[in-house]
This record gives sequence, structure tokens and C-alpha cells, in this order.
Amino acid sequence: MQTFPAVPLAALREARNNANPLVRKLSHFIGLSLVEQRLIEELTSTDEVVAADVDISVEGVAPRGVFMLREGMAVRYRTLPNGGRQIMTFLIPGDLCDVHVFLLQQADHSIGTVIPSRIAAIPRDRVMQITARYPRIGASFLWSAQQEESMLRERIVSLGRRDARGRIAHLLCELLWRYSAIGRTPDEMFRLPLTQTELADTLGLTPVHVNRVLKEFRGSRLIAMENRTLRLLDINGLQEMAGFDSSYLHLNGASMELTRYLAGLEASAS
Amino acid sequence: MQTFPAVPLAALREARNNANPLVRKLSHFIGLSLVEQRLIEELTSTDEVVAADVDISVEGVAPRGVFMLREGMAVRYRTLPNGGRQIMTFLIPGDLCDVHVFLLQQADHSIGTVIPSRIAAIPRDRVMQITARYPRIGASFLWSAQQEESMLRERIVSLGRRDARGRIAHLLCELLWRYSAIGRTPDEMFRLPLTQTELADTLGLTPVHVNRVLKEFRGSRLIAMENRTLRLLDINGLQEMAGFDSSYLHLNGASMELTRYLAGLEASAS
DNA sequence: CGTAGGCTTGATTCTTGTCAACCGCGGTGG
DNA sequence: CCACCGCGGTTGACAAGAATCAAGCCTACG
Repeated sequence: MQTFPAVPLAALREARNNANPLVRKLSHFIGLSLVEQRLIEELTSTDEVVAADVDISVEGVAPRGVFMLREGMAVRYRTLPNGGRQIMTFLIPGDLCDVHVFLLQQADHSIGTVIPSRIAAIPRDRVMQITARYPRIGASFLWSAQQEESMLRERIVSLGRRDARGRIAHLLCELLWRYSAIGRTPDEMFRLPLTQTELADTLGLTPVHVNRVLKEFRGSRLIAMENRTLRLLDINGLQEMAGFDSSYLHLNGASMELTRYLAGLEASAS
Repeated sequence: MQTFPAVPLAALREARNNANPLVRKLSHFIGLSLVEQRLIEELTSTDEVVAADVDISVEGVAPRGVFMLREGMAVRYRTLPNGGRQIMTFLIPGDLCDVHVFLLQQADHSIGTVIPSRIAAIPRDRVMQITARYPRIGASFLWSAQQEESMLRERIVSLGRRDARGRIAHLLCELLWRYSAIGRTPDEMFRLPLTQTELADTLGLTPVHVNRVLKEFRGSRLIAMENRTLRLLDINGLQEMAGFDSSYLHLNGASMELTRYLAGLEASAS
């Protein structure tokens, strides 16, 4: 991570330990000042409880506003004419939903919780105001969208060119990295609240086959599961099996050049 | 498509017949004024010839500037440790490349031509200026990015939940719709300059299997191929086989509400 | 005229899907 | 308090879709 005079180290440390998962996530891209952190916290300050298996946004209807997932887990998915469904993405705490979807007449997929969750509804015009006024926040939101898109591409690679083992291993590694980016992976362990059917719908497999592969992973001591909590025992083994390369997550910060450019914008805006 | 007083019908007609494929594509989202059309044409006025099988942007290095594909065809792809490759997207004329990638330190995938092509390099600061000054152009670029993302999700659905026939049929339908959106499909026919290996690398199949399915399609008179030009003989049959629903391409225009909102911005900007 | 890349085809293998049954647990209602 | 129910996980037997291996063919091109 590049530090730059514009943001003091103390602010950086603060961001990395911030209780707000969005601030933590964004801090992997750019150092946010304390003011910027407060603004993001305020932007995502509402708190709404959503039960498990509830659709927040549904295919075919005009998307409702922007929101951030605060706690829990949600999936983007699409149901097919033949009854099947495909999960495209997992939303974990700190994930923003579709800052730009308002451009579309209707959502082309649904978003639904898989476990009880909490979301922060974000008024669209506040987003507009803040991103216009604070270019670094705007840039970090765009970065977040780029990261999501990159994850979509990586899923395409998984589905197209990895076998069942590789797909599952890759997904587990991805989740570990993402949880770790928001500071929620003590001991390479995280809660995996997904049913095997949900995993199958994500990975283009059947629940039966997912079960068999997980069993194999447990047998070869790659993972361990105790009451819905997953522990990755052999991360290197999993990463190798998956051909996992974390660079697609872009967690290594903005370039010096961009950081400087944004600092310039910041200065001229205020 | 919603017409709105801000843009006269003549301009709409002009956009729909514009020689610039980007203008044509964007006109499916929003009616661009003649001035806006001229600006986009000017923005994409440079012309650079690129041979077949040349990488325009390569994985691991900082992305070069924005460009538009003017003629030909390119693919986004990633090569895997084991030597395989996965194509994620096709770029056809009018496709913009990564208005926002400059945020990333390094590209997570490569972009390369598959046939001789022509591209228009676009200076990033001109994009910034124009999108800031002309919100409708800015919005249409964002729409274009949303559309691309939507195509990524649809590919995930294909790879995850459609069999070989469905995947191929879906891809052909998608290309037909996209070519038709830029006015290049006389008689449901278009040039398909891809080798079967490239198709396989897109669809998560082997070249051999792609060959067999195409043979079957020809046999059942779904398609016909004569010297590298493909004709879809039975579009309904293909769409049904694929479970194809074009709404993910979002070609049906912006909502009235958004159109009005952008007109407002336009007015206040000038 | 020779060659390489791409297309075509057949024989065979194997990964994954399908079908079916059973288990165990948590919730619910009698 | 207990029987019932349903969902999710587990396992086995079998089927099928796609991969693999291998060879021949055509054509554009040097």
C-alpha cells in the first residue's frame, strides 16, 4: 500500500480497523482521510434487518436504491426457464450493491439473502453529492465496482476451465481473501453459511457432486468443518489446486500515479 | 425507446444510422443530440490498424488508455497456469474498452484481436472532460459498462447451467443481437471469424465437441455456414434451445424518469 | 509443391449428473 | 413431552455428456 502525505498514517490505521466493513474494504485501495471515513460511515448508517431467503432486488423490476450489506450474506442469482438457478456472486459485509444500476430499466437478476442479514439503504442523491464532492471516495466506489466485475470474470474462468475440485477450492480461497480484507478471518476460519445446494448453484455442479468433493477435501485434510464453520487447513494446497492468484481482487492499492492525481483533485475541489 | 422533447426525432434517426458504431450502440439507450453525436465521433476519430492475434492490453501490466474497437473483433481472455485459456468476452465494433480500468494497478486479463482490426485510441482526459460537461454522454458510457457487466453475468449462467448446445446457441443469439444493435445483420447473417478452438475457449468446451454440436445444428437446419459467414436459419429454435432472453442486453432504452433527469442535468450544465 | 492450421470423424475414457434411499437434526403441533 | 415432518447432508449404483486420443482431410499460403 502506498502511503502519501495527503493521508496521515494514523488515518490509515484507523481505516484498517474501522468497524465499518466498507471502509475497511476500500482502505485496500486508497488511504481514506478521517473525514472521508466519517462520511462513508454516515452514508451507510441506516440499519435494516432482513430475514434469510428474502429478495432485496428482483429480476425484471426496476432496481431499488443502492445499499450496503452490513451483516450476513446475500447472493446475486438468476432463475432459468427450466427451473434451475445460477448464483453469480456472493455479497459479504461491506459489499455495495450497484451504484450504477439506476441506469437500467429493469434488473436482469435478483439479489437475495441466504441467511438473516442487515443492510444499510443508501439514498442515491447522497451518493451523488459525496462522490462529486470527494473524488477519492468516488474513485474508491468505482474501484469497488471494478473489483466486482473482476470477480465475475474470474468466475467465468472457474466455470469454463476448472474442474469441480478446482472450482470449489477457488471459491473457498476467494472467500477467505475477501473476508480477510474486511478483517474477519481469525485463523483461516470463517463461517460458511451456504448449503451444498447453494454451492452447487454457484459452481455449475450438482449438490451431490459438491458433497463428494467436500468429503474428499476433508479426507485429505485440506479443510475442516465444525458446525457450519469452515477452516482452511492447507491454504497453499487449495490455492495450488485452484490455480488461485489473488491479483484479480486488486487488494494491493492504487498506483502512486493515481493516488497523486486524486490528491490533486481533492485539493482543487475544496 | 422513449422520445423526449430534448432530442428531436431527426437526431434520433441520425443516431440510428450513424456510421460510428458506438453512436449506434448508445442510441439504444438514450437519444443523443446531434452535438453529442459529433462529440462522440470526434472522440473516436483516430484510426489505428491492428493485425490479427495481437494483444492490445496484456495481463499483469498497467492498462494502456481507453479505446474503441472500430472494425474487426477482439477478445478478453486469461491464460491459466496449466496452459489453457478462457475467453470472457468478445469485443465487436462500437465496444469501448474499460473506461474505468485506469483505477487498477494492473490488468487482470488480456485483450487481443482475433482478426485484423482497427481501433480508435481515446485520450483519457478528453473522456473526463466530455463526460463531465455532457452528462448524457457520461450516462451512456456508464450504461455501456453496465451492459458489458450484464453480459459477463449471462456468460456465467451459460457456463454454469446450460449444456453444450445451449451455450453455443446462446452465444450465436447474443452475437446476432449485438451486431443487429449496430446495424450489421442483413438477413440474420453475420461474419463469424472465430475458429472452433476460440469458440471452445469461450464456452468451456473442447474444439472437438464444438465441432460436433455445430455439425448437429447444420444438420437440423438451425444454422448455415458458407465461407466463414454464419446465417441463423431458425432463430426461434436457437433462442428456445438456449433459453435466450434478450433483456440482459438492455437495448430497450432508458426509463422516462432517467431521461428526464438527464435532460435536467444537461440544462443546468450549459 | 509442401506444410501448417483448422476442420471432421471415430473409438474410448472419465468426470459429472441422475436417481434413489437413508440418516440426523431442528422445528412444530398434538 | 413426544411423534411427525421436512430439509439438508450422505452414500451407492448407474447413465450420460463431454473430454481425450488419434487419424485423415482440406485449403490457404509460403
